[in-house]
Amino acid sequence: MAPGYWLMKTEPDTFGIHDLARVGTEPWTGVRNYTARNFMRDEMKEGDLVLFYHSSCEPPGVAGLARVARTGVVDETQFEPSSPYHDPGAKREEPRWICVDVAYVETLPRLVALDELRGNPALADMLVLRRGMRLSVQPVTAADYRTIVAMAKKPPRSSASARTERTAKASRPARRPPGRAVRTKRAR
DNA sequence: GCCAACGTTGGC
DNA sequence: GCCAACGTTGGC
Repeated sequence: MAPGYWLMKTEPDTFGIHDLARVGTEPWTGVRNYTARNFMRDEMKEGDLVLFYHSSCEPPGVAGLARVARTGVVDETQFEPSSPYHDPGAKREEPRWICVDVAYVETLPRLVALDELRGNPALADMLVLRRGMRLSVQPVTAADYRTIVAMAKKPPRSSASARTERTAKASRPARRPPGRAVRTKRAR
């Protein structure tokens, strides 16, 4: 069966591609979003390939490749009162948070930065490029996966084109489309 | 079942 | 540190 393709986000300060390289395999605990969980629990298959994405860092981007090594893994942190991921509502006999084991495949020759993903028209439909997309586990197409791997094996675009992009970015429209209701500020 | 409040994500 | 976006919670 053909593998599926995914993008998984992680903060490199907490657990990056070098940590994965060191440990080899890691249970992907701590995901507390139902959509992300459902992808891991219901859609991922052993052997699926993963773009390992560094977020909340400078620059964010795809840093490496990984593979789904095992599915149906119970996220033990849900039962650990001392864990930030503790879920008081989770029961042993009916675990709420199921994840996968992620295995190291390779560190890409260079990080393919978010800016660069944005700059490649072939990747225009990638979920991770959508405004407000916070999902930490998301599907990608085989074509996008291959495109990004190929990008990593070529030199980055020149700093001149990066400059052009920054200029374009500076003049991009405000994030909120005009005419859209502004959310009331909540009292703190 | 609605929806305001609130907490979190994550690029900037 | 800011704040848009969005998921969850809980009063009704």
